[in-house]
Amino acid sequence: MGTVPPGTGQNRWVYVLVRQSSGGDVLVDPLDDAGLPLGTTRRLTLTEFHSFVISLEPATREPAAQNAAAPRWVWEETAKIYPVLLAAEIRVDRCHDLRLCHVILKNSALTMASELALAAPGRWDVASVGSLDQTEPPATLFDLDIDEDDDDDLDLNVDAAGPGDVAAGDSSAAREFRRQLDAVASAGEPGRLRLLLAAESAGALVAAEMRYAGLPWRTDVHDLLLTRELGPRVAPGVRPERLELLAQRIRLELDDPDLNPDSPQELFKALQRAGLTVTSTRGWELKELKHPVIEPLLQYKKLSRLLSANGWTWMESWVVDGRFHPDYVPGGVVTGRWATRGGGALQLPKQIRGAVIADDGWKLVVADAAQLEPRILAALAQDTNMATAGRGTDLYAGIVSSGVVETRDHAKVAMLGAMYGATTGESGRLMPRLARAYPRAIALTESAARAGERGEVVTTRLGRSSPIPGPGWHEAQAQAYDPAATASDERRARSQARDWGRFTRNFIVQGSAAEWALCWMAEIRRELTALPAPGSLQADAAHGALCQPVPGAGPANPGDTRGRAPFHATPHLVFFLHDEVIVHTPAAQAAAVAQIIVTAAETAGRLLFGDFPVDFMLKVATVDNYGQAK
DNA sequence: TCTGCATGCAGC
DNA sequence: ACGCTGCATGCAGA
Repeated sequence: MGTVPPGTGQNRWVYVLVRQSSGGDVLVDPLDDAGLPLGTTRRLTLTEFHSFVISLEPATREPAAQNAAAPRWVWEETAKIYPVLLAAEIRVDRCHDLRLCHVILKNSALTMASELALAAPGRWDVASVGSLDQTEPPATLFDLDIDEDDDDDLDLNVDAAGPGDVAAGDSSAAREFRRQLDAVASAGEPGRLRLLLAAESAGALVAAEMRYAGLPWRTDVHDLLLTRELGPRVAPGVRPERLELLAQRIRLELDDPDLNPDSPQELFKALQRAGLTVTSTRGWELKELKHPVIEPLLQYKKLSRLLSANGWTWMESWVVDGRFHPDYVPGGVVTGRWATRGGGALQLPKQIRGAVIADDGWKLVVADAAQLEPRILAALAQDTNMATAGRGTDLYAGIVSSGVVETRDHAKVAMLGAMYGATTGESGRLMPRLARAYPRAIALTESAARAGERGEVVTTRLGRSSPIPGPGWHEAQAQAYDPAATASDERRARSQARDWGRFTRNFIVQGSAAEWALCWMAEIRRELTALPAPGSLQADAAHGALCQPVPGAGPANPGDTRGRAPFHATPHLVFFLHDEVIVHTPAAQAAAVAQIIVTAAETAGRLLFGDFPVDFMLKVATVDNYGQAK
């Protein structure tokens, strides 16, 4: 359609707004750096839209346009649109996710005076429909016509104009985008929020790509692991052999032939009858007891958990064609961490990680940030002593060698206590020594806790703010000041205030760590994209080896990725877990990938904390299966 | 039978 | 009286 690549015309295409219209077409508006439309709104069919994306993305566009700047794609929700593009093997470098960014700006203390924050709740504040079910793609690109809202008269004109180019348009999405740009510009340090919004949006791209690619999962190995632990596979609802044997031993030891160990109530009563004084049937409580039933019971619990959480049923429902496709939810946790839906990707037990196996000729590069949160805290507080303790070494070991505490375990318990707000036990006892050695870091956690106790908002490094406690919280506080308040009113208010203080105390650390992780991943993703494809001339020259494409794993000629999502055949992210990533890569590129991951961690540290001298150390392992890492 | 809540445990 | 989660299961009430 004769598209002019960005940067080559009179006006610079900084952004391209992408909207859905009724009928499955796509409305596309080039925008300038202020978010204003640069020309006419184009109505494209899905096919035309694909060509349009290809023409603009550096990785896929014609050689003549290789050096032009790439635009940032602005759209309502990555989770809705990007899976559809990926299914058509289209990827984009950068985007601006209006919905995710709206949430950040609406709540951020840095933009609280902006028009966006002050506006009454509108359609950008209602919960999204969430991401699409990848197994059942929609019939059309867009299921919902988001632009037939109250304030979208102009779009109706666009629709009325028919096919082809239409009159220059505006839209609620364009106006929302400008509100967001204005809100950022009005902030004290707009650079932080700009980075946060870019990182959050990049994360949304990564999430969709990881779900699309999936984590390599060998069901045959998984089955082997399960069989080894539980006995041969059985039908759902049937107790596997090893579990049945353990259940019989438990019944014998408790002298209760009908006991169902899956019922906490029955089990609790049976334990009482056997003279065991327990308050619950929790594993950690049972562990303290001495009785012949304890060993088989704990074993039963462990195996029973494995069966129900990650047994054959899980395998059948979540592993498709050798890939586990969890549904990541960027921004799904208040602190900015990701959540997941389905498959329990956040809780993948160590027991079954051996089933995560690289394809033939490929490797998994597994990297996790060592002691991420304390390092984040050190940098947030500009605590050079704590940063020094972690320089070039395990931070907890560094605390020990600084003479603050005696053992690594003490250092760890004390640090976690500082970040979570522990006041009792070993952690509470160690706290004064930590506070003496690292006054700045501890003062920061304390002030965040005090702010929360007063009902105030705290803010992460890049500008994500904590929510305001709910009405019930404020009522409880007010009630405690009432002259008629009872002792129990006061106790309740104080307890809730402390709860909220522990939340805000943790929020700044967990939330800033999440921001670091987003920047880390965005950098990894960017650099992975820039790697030469295996089999290409550059790759052959660089590695001196011909890398054969994996059958069925991607395009027949991996060097030609034009128009295709390149991560079919090249290194790509396949897993993320708060402070850990896995990249699936052709073996020949594993070393380069590992280097990219390490460099990205340094870059992320600089993006958040500038020149403050804190190390973000990684544990990196290049392995065939995930179980070998750590 | 369905639904919501509590329990218990997996992860960081 | 230690932060943030997701999920399977049992159990009680509708």
